Amino acid sequence: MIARVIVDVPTAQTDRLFDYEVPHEWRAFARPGARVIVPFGPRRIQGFVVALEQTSEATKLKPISEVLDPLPVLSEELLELGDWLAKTTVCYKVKAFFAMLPAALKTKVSKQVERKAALDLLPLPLQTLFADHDVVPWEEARSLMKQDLSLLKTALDEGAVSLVYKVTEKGAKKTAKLVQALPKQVEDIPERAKKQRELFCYLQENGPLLTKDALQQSKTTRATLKALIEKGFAEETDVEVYRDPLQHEQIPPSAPLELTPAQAAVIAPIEAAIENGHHEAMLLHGVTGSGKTEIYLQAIAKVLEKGKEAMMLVPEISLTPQMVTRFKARFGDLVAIMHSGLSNGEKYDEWRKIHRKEVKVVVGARSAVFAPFTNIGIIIIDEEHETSYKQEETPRYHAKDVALYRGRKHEAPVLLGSATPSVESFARAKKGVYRLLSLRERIKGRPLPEVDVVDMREELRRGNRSMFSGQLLQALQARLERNEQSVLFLNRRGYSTFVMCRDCGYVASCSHCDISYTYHRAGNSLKCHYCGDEQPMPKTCAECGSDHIRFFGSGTQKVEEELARLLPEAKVIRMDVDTTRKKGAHKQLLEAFGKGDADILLGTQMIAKGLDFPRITLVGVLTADTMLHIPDFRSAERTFQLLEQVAGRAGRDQLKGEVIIQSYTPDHYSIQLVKSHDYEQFFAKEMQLRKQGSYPPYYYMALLTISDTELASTISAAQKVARYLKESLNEETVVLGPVVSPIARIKDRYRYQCVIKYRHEPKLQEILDTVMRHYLRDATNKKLQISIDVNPHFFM
DNA sequence: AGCACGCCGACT
DNA sequence: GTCGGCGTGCTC
Repeated sequence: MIARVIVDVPTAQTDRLFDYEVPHEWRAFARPGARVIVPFGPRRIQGFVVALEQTSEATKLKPISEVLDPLPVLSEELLELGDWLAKTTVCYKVKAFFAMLPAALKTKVSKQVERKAALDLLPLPLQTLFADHDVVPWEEARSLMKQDLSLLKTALDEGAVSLVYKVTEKGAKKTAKLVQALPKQVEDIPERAKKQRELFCYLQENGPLLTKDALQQSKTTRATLKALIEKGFAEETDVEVYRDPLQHEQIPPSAPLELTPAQAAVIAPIEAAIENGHHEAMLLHGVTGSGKTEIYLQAIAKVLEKGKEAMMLVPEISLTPQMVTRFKARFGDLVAIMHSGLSNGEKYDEWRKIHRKEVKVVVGARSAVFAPFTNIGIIIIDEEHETSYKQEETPRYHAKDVALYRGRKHEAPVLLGSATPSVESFARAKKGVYRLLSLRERIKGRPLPEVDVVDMREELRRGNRSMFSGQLLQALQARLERNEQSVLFLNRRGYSTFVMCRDCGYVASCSHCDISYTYHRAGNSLKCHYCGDEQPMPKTCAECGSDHIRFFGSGTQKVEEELARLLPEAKVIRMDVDTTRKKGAHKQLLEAFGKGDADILLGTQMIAKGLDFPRITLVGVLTADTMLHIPDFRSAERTFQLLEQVAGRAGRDQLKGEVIIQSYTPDHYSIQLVKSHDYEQFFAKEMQLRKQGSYPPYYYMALLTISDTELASTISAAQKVARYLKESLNEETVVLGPVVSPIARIKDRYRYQCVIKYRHEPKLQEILDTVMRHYLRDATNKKLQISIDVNPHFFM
């Protein structure tokens, strides 16, 4: 039997199958989708079996060393999906495979030296090396022996020592002690050992228990149990337990809510598709607060009724405790949760619950789209316009594409939901590629909040130099008086953005990346957000020596300070990357706000989504236009979406909501149309501009970024790539560039880019694949890197 | 990615 | 003469 293996060596040359013989002892387990350890050249590495064959073209075959999984970690469907991912996103297959699995399944193979001969037969330096251990890490052996490396070599040749490769599985399974009574008579325990007798009886009555529970419940200690075990009346075993991120929560179950007529109309075609088991892509366009989540919950209930599995994707940022609680309340233990807040071990546990078919529903961020279900009945993507569904590292996939692929394979409906659909999705819905489902009104006839746009230029002219307009300040004051809550939104992070000299205009920037430093008040330092470099805040300007060097721009911390000055009686909770870094902080802050511990919630992006508190009646957006000036054809779309989402946080219950948007470009359509909450009109306007600029959805795009340590070689490589692309692509396809990247240098690497705009290019993947392989082989300088992003969402 | 093989400069 | 610099090419 021969196994065809993809090895864990992510390079162009090794991105192909390698054949191995399957030794007898592994025949039962070496199945497609199983991870294996194989010899590869002089070392041993991890790989994935993708197929089994009877014959091989290769002349000499080595045997597989080990099969790591009794049950393959990748199903046939996921193996195929991996192929498709590698092809469509132009990445190496191993990379695609690992992207579909929890990080814990990536093994580390470490090289070690093992002593074989008797210690006193070794040369002296080796005797000291092996004095305490029979096995030492290779690095240690080498550094200790570096004067006498030849000694180590001869020892290896003579077989006095040998090399071993130790495989470490990162996914340590968590175990707990389980205790149970053995079949014996309580009378046989000495009468004076009262505590032991009690414990024994307790164990007899309650069967096997986790030791820690048994001790706690029977109010005994380890000492008693130990004595009992030593006398042979009880037995302790190790069992595997799952880490349960929510184990201390008591979530009361919830029943389905009654649907409004609008909701019922929308769910009908979804249920029909579930019932008939046919694939269809649907776009649910429902305004904020129109009850989309209840539709998801009921559709999933229907899927479970049919005995199938459901996948629910939500943006990372909105995977809030509120959201998780709603799913746990409805489906209890049938739900697995997957998001970046979990530790690797926790993620692995959740993954295994799915793999072993112990759960039927997964709620998770982007990567949950690879959940190893085998009988999918629906895939739902909430807030489908969110940028977090696009992975910004290889494989650069979009969860929506993967969901549609899997939906087709499983003959299951794919439901995309949003109050502000992406322009691309809405265009497809209009064309009839997706079925469009609409919820135009909030439940219980609640109105959408009223939106005011304040012209900040006007404020400035009137002499108001603060970041709060008169109107916003007044509105905040009114909320304080009425004991209602407000949310303030700022699209920035940190204390301020950049540091500039007021005399000469010098901006402090990172010497490895062409990017300005960000001032961090904690530590009074400058930090580069790209390479992490940190410098003390300079006292004088590096250019002219002036001491008029200051930070500019306003971050959440600065707003908080000004708020404290203007409204000293207001209690403020600040939420940004700094205050939510700690595990569980996000949740705590939101709970505190929900309880009414604060009047104002101040934050960045992360508060825009899913926040649902009845007493919020005011939403203020301090600077609406920061996003608008990013050089990206989607910046208007993102601005509209963000403002509409933020606005949606106000007046979700009985109290009426108000939204105040501050802007320096108040007349821009992406800001104006939030006033009327008119998505359709925004869409029409945006489509017109996309058509003019030959942007998606009229054209597809691909982005190639070429980077190298030398400027000249970067440019020449980029030019070669561009020339090749122009030659091989269709005539109507546009190849832009090479031009310098918006971030010209990161970590001492110069960056140039080419953009491809095309309508029909069936050979694109093939051509991009050639670029990847050819130019990386051709590169005289091995440091050259080419990154390819098909359907890019960011052009940095 | 490692790791070995192989061909030219500064040392015992 | 040799040790070792890292350029080149291979891994079933």
